[in-house]
Order: sequence, then structure tokens, then C-alpha cells
Amino acid sequence: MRDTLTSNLNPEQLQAVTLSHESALILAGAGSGKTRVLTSRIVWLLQTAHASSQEILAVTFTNKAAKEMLARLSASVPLHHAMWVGTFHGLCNRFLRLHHTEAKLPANFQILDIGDQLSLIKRLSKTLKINDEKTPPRKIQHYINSRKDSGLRSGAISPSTPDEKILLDCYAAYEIQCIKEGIADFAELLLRTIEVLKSNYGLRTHYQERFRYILVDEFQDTSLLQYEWLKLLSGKTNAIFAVGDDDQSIYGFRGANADNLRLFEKEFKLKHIIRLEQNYRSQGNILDAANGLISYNKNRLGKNLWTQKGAGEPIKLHAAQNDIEEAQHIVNQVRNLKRQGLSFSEMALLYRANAQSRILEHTLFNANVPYRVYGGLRFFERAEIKHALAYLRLSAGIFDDNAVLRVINFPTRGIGAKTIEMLQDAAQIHNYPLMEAIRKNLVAGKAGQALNHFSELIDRLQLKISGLVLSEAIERVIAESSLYSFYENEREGQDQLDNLNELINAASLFQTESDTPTIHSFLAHASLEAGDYQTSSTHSDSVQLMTIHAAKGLEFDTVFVSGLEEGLFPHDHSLHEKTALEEERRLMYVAMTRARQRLYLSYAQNRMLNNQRRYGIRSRFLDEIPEALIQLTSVHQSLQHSGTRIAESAVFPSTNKEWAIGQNVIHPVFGAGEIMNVEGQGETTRVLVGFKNRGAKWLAVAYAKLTRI
DNA sequence: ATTAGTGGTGTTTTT
DNA sequence: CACCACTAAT
Repeated sequence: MRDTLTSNLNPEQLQAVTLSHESALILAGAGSGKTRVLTSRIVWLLQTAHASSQEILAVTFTNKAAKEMLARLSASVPLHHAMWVGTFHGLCNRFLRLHHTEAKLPANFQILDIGDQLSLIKRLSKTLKINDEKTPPRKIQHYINSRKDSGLRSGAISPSTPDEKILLDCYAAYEIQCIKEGIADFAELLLRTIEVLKSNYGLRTHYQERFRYILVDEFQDTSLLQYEWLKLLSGKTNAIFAVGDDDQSIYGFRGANADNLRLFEKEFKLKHIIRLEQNYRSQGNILDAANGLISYNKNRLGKNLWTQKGAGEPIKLHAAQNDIEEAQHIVNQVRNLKRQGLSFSEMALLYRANAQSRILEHTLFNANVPYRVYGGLRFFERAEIKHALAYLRLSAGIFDDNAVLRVINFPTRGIGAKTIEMLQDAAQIHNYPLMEAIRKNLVAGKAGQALNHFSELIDRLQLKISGLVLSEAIERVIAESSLYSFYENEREGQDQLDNLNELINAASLFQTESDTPTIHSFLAHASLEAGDYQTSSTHSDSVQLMTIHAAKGLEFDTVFVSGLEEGLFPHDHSLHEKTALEEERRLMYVAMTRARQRLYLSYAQNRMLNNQRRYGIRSRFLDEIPEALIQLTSVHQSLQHSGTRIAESAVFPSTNKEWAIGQNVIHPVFGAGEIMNVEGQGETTRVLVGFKNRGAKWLAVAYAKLTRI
């Protein structure tokens, strides 16, 4: 049994997996089998009886990683609920639900997501009469979150400027409101857990005695607070097995601190730092390119990946004239590869910012290529979903102000801004939650009647769903609240209807998978895993589109990275600070190391951004990749498969109406070629065509009989 | 008092 | 281009 577990590990991996009860740092490069080591370690601990399920705590950074770990574990060992596996936030949530009394939280406290948080802050800002020109709610939100992420309550801060005084006052009011409504934001989950552990000796000792083996994935992405949480749980004697890669630290903007790696080494007096440097993922060229790039970073622990694989294909670089051509070129390549027998799902289109997905989507759509976009608008953050969940909360007897305000006049029922304002004033005087103010008839006259209708609706809903299981309850709520019919009558409401149906699906899935399929835990689940459900464009084989941040931890045969321009990647906001620039470079490193076989890079000389055309120069990162590894996309390359290309052009009709760079053409005399440059307009358009066998020629489109293929 | 329509404004990355 | 705040129409 032990043999099958450890036989496929290389010496370093084996050493890491079979460490005795001690803290250790595993510096695991991209593609070095990090997840495998982590899961093998857990399996090894269990199978060799070093640890029982309940003594293990494994924490990951994303839900995706947690799920993957659980999936891999369940293949080798029976999964036990006593084993704590999840994200920092997820595990803190679990802790706080178990110990809500000690944490001074209501048993069913709500989790506030970014949107809810912002609207709460907006409301507070209004009542505090804060000038939102000078102090925009977003700024307040950022202030609050960054303080909380560093463990600071409002009471612990003394403002250094009058401006900060305003922010701080708002923070204090925000804290009071959260307590009053029994809600917790993301940072609160962590902060509150730490405070409870610190102040409650009994609980602290209990968990310290329990979790003898603590395993941490993506350690470089932990914040100071998360590190403190780990230290609290580990006590003096427990072993922390931390896996990380300083070169892949890309969440600095959110408080992640790769210095935790060094801190951990020092504070835990580590005997073992194990480097996993053999890469099992990428071809040599890709790896060399990534190594070359990352070597420009000064602040590194040092590590050099190597592979036994061959060099593979060179890295392809395409210089497009503009964003449209760039997208067109990428899609052309995608179709090319598909014709060579590769599946769409093994191709990923990565970009720096979500806004870049639009043009790629557009081009893919026109070319009939199935695709799937990850991230962007998260499923549970869509308005219609939030409406439905707000109704669900109210129907379940959770009357937080956010939920009330979200649906009190949606669909419209004659409750306008004025009525709401009166209601809020009345509620404030008596220090009531909004729903209670409605129930107590604090608003007189016509407005009060409208409010009564609303509260009757909620009563009705509450009655209708009692005794129903989760998914039925949601279905009922969506129907009875007339959300469904509202979107049915909307001209453009089909997407919203699909999403609502998807929500019902998500609920029934949750019902079968969770061991507490209650409304309350579903709501918590929805806040914590906002990104995991996507509206299913359930084409099984589709091109994957996502930001580089979202791609971390994933791998694909073919990776396209577009928008490699100064100002976009590296992004404007990070050009001035050296640490920020290094983080951008690590981001590029992450992007490149996602690729197994083929890596395509591209940039555009100009692109539409912020509704204006921006002229960028190629990213410095391109110059940091060893030149010999890069191949400018040449005619020869893109025409390798021109034979099949013509045959299939009927299946994939070209939608390119213009003569664009990257367009493949056929000339009756010169044969097949690719357009490399375009000049002039209309009748006078001239194109530079690179022919497969005849070199490049300028041709006037009015005379040359070019056929687009 | 509500709503629909208009014009101005601003966008990195996310548990 | 999408979201917000403000304004004019109902």
C-alpha cells in the first residue's frame, strides 16, 4: 500500500511526503507536483497511522484548490468530515458557526459580500452626511477592509489626518451596524476567529491539541492575519507543512505577503526547506522562457525549474496592429489547432484584466467557436440572483436591512426613494431593523400601506415555504415573489431566467452534497463560493477564457496570453512601485507556466480602452524572455496546414470583412499567404502578403485576385 | 411619487 | 460600455 503511494514520487517529493512530525517549507515551483505532494502527504499520514482524520487541518487559498484536494483524497482514502479541509474563509466560517456563542455572533449570521458591503457603506455614508465627492464609498470600503485585513478594529486606530478621521468614523459606525444586524464581512470571518482563539483559552487549547498536522497550500498568498491564525492553531507543538512558491505570489494587492515564507522559516526554526524544481508540465522552451523572465526579479528565494521533456515548439509572438486583429489572429490559431485534432477545452485565453475578454468573446462568437468565460461577473453576484437570495433570506426569517432594501421595490410596487427614506428615518429613531419598522407601522399614510403590502408578501412567502426542502423553497420564492414573471415580461430577460433556473439547480446540487442542506448554510455557501457556479454554457468542449489570476493552479496544452503592452501588462497602476512591478512579472510567470505544449503571446499596437484608442508599446516582459526562444508568427508557421484549412473553411465561415493582419489569403499565382500589413482604404487598399514560398509582396486589393480563407 | 430616459464618469487582479 | 446620479415626463 505504501509502495503504490510513494513509488511515483521523485526523491524530493518523497522526502516531503514522508517527513516526520515537524514543520517544513516546501518550495514548489510551477508544475512540480505541488498538489500531488500535499495530498500524498495527507494520505501517507493517514495510512501510516501518523495521524487520524480529526488531527488534520488542510487549508487552501481558493475553493477550486480545496475541491481538487478533496477529489484527489477521496480516490485514496475514505473522507471523514472530522478532517478540516477548505479555504481560510471557509474554515473560519465553519469555526464561527460552531462557536457562535463564544464569538458573540447570532447562530445564523449572514456573510456580507463586496456588493452588500458597499451598499451598507453607502447607507452609512449618507446618514453620517459624508461628502461622497471627497470621500467616495469605495474609498471607505477599501479603508475598512485593509484595516481589518491587518487586524485593526476601529477602536485601535488613532487617525493621523482629518481625512482619516472621517474614514475612521465611518469604520466605527460600520462595525456597530454589523453587530446590530448580526452580519460579518470576509475580513471579519478571519479577524473574529483570531480574536476568539486569542481570548478563549479553552477553545484555543482544544484546537491546538486537536490539529497536530496543519497543511497549507499556496503559502506565499497568505496575509499576516492568516499567518497569525496558523500560528495560533499550531501552538507550540504542532507541525505546519507549508507549500508555496514565492515566484507565484500574485495577491499582494489584497494583503498577501510573500515575506511570510521567510518569517515562517525563521519563527519556526525550520530544519527542512525542500525545493521541488523538476517541472512535469511544460516543454523546455516554455520553461526556459519563464525562467528567463522571472530572473529579472530581485527579491526571490531562488529556484530554477528544469524538465526532462524536450524543447518543444518555440514560443510564438504576434504583433497585431490593433486589438481586433489580435483577437482575430488568436481565434485563427485556435481554429488551426482544432483542425489539427486538439480540443478546444485544452486551449486557454488568458489576460490581465477582465475587460479584455469582451473582444475575444466577440471574435470567438463570430467564428462559431464554443467558449467559456470564468470570472468576471460571478454567478452569485448577478443582480437577479441576489434578488432571489434576498427574498429567500426574508422568507427564512432573516431580516437584514440589505435584503429588505434590495427587494423592497423590486419588482416595483410603488415604494420609492421617499418612502424608503421615511422608513429609514423612523427605524433609526427607534433603533429598529428596517423590517421591524415596517411591521410596527412606523410610516403613516399611503406609503405605510405600500410597506404593509410588502410585509404581507414576505409573510406569505414565509408561510409558503415552511416545510419545503431547499430547492423547492427557492423555486417557490422566485415564483411567488413575482421575480420570475418580471423577467418573463422583460424583452431581454432570458439570461436572467436562465440564471434563476440555474440557481434552483445549484440549490438541489447543494442539497445532495452538503450535510447541512439548510437555507442558512446555502446562503453562507453562496457568499463564500461566489465564483464557482457559472451560467452553464455547457458545451463540453470549449475554449477557456479567464484572467491570469483565475488561471493560477490550472494547466492547459495551449495558452494564449494577449495584451502584452506597457500600461496594460504590466498595468499602469504598478509601473511606479518596484514591488508592484515585480508582482506583475510574477503574474506573467504564472501565465506562461500554465502551458504544457504551446505558448502564444501577442500585443496590439493600439487598442480601445476606456472608450479611447490607446497606443501602447510592447511589454517589457517580452524583452525579458530569451530572444532565441521566441518566434515571430511567420507565414510559414501559420500555413503549415493550409491544405485542410481550405477544405474546412465552409464549416468555419470567415466573418472577417476587412483586410486584416493575420488574415490568410490565396493568390491565383503566388499561392497561399498571410496578410502582414495593410495600407490605405477602400479602392486604394494595399496589403503586404507573406507567401509561403514566394516571400512578401505588396498587392493592391483592387487588382490582385486575393481570396480570403 | 415613480419611472424612464439622459448624460456624465470611471475600471486591475479576488477569497 | 456599463453603472450611477440627476432630470423630465407620467
